[in-house]
Amino acid sequence: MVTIKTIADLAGVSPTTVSNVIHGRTGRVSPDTLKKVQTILREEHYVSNMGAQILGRHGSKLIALVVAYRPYERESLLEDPFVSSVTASVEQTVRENGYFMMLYNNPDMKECLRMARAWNIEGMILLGAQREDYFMLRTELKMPIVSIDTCYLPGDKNFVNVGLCDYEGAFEMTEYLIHCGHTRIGFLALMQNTGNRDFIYVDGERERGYMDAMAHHGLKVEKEWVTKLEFCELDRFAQYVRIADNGFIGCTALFFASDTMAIEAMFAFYNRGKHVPDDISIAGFDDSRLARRLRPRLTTVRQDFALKGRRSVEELIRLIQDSEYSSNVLLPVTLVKGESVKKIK
Amino acid sequence: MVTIKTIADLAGVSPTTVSNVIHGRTGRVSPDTLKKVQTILREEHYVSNMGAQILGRHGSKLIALVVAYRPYERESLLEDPFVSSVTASVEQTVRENGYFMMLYNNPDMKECLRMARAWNIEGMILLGAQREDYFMLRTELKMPIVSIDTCYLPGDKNFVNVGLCDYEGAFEMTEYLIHCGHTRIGFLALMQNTGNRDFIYVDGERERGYMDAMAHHGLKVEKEWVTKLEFCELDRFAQYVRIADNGFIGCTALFFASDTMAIEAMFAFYNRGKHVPDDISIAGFDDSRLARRLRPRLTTVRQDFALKGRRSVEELIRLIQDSEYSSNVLLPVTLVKGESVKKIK
DNA sequence: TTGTAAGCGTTATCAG
DNA sequence: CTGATAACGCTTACAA
Repeated sequence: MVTIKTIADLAGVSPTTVSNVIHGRTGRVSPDTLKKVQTILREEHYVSNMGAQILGRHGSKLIALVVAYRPYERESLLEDPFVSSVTASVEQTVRENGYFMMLYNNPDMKECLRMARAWNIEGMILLGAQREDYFMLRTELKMPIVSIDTCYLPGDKNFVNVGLCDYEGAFEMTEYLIHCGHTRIGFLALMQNTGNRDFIYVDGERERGYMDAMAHHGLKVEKEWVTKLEFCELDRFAQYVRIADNGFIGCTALFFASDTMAIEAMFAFYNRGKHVPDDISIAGFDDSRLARRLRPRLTTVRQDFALKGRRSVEELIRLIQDSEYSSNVLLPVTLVKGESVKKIK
Repeated sequence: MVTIKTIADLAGVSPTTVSNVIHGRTGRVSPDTLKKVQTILREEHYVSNMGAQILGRHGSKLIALVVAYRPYERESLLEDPFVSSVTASVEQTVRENGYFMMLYNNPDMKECLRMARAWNIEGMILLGAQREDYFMLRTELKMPIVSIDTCYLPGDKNFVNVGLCDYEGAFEMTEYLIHCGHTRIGFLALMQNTGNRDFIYVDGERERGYMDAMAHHGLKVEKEWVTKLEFCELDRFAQYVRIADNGFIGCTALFFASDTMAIEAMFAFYNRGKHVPDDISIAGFDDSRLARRLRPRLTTVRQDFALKGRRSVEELIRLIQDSEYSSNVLLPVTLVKGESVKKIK
């Protein structure tokens, strides 16, 4: 193994000098020694030992991406298109900034604590956690943490989160559907599998946007229009079939809080002989890769997955540099008008 | 920070004793001290410092998943359904075995070398690399490495790879299409973007299976039936349109080396007013999540993504324990008969 | 400008 | 059964 000592011996200088060269402290090294050492470093393919780095309190250069969503069914959440896109852009941005990324997919916060402490990580990106988890981790670890898509309460202070204009996006979409002539519009989102809140994570915000837009246009929302979708995929398909067979719960348009569910429903409806948009108009949220490809083109609210990942790393690095930094970034969304929504009248 | 010394002081014993307790060397500790130290360890939430662990050459407990596919277009490969499924199951298995996972998505092998050396990783899972890369890394690093889906040559020795019965799967699928009455069958796969081999990675094997099955049934393969698909998605769509407009290059069935492309083509054909399976029969390979959901159900060759990831970690752990271990695991595949293939005559 | 030495947390060796 | 000590590779305060 090539260590600083190896280099020092080869160059006939002390380890300190080598260290100074490595860290660009050119003021403390003569031009001659500098060149000589730099050459040898390159020749010997010197790589700093991260174990020693961690120990020598010079920062572990390690950032953990903690995916805290509870898995449902047998598939891991990392396979989810949203999660995998965010993972990809986090990994890339972390690497481009000279850090390394540890991927840790575990909803058990105690285990996350252990991991963070064991590795002396410099920061954490937290995906799919509740605000309580965030504050607990920050208190325990005293370490920069950026959450993605976590919902905070009005009084919350001292957190960094990267989220989305979920409320605005849903509001805009609902208004668009109304402008297309729809007045009987359903809202469908996944139900929580833990059970302490109505809708999952950001879906609550999206529901608010929908409700407010309806109210704003003087439209009454029937109770059965706001539908909680089952967690299990098979159950959900049964639900779609029931909805299709029961006249779409009296609606002419259905607004799904996520493209995944919107597309599932399109397939299920198709199998019951119902066509989009002739029999029912469908809108989604996210503008996932699949939605972009599918025909009829899904009407949806576009968010930039990759930007979310990239931005969260940038926020984290800022927090690493300034531990007082606090911010709730809400990334913009765009309405995408596809053929899955029919104008009526 | 809670260190071994903290615990030692609290328990009134030496660091060595604490270390012995931690490592279950019960023979060297009196029952009393054992209990006392164990209690304090728990109370203080002691976590071993991995930096020191690495330095003390006691194993870093770190496994790197290196994703070496070259990115195409602007999307990262980590977003690919196959890659993200494998990532998910690798992460899970690594964690379940008491290791940690570093995710490193970089086709630059020099950089991978640096990473592996810097972190003293105990092993590497290599996804999307060529055999030359594999052998180079093993020679340079002298470290356990398991490749996934890398194709080796007959004479190759001393490697561990987890692959698939690609040849057999393609052979079986082609035979099935023939049994359905098709004699004019096309084979379509992505072309390499580096350009030193005909088809990408495992697709070469799948092509061989197709060719051999055709020959075995005395069917001649026209040159234009074996089609290289463009790397860029947009170009590919233009290609599909051309194929649809030109009578499907004279075929009644098209066998795509991957579901992704099969499904893309289905959409493209649909947009040109051609329907599956009435106008053209389509078969894929992988049985991706999406294929399972889509209607008409895609006829395809099922492989188990999660198993591939899990198995590769298991193989890696075996290789860590026995550095002489060598193996080329070929996981089985199953034919899935959907409605995307029509029986003719 | 360069070098020496202590310290980071852990483990292995060896002595008591 | 228990403990002192050296070693792992690197950084940094301080000495030369």
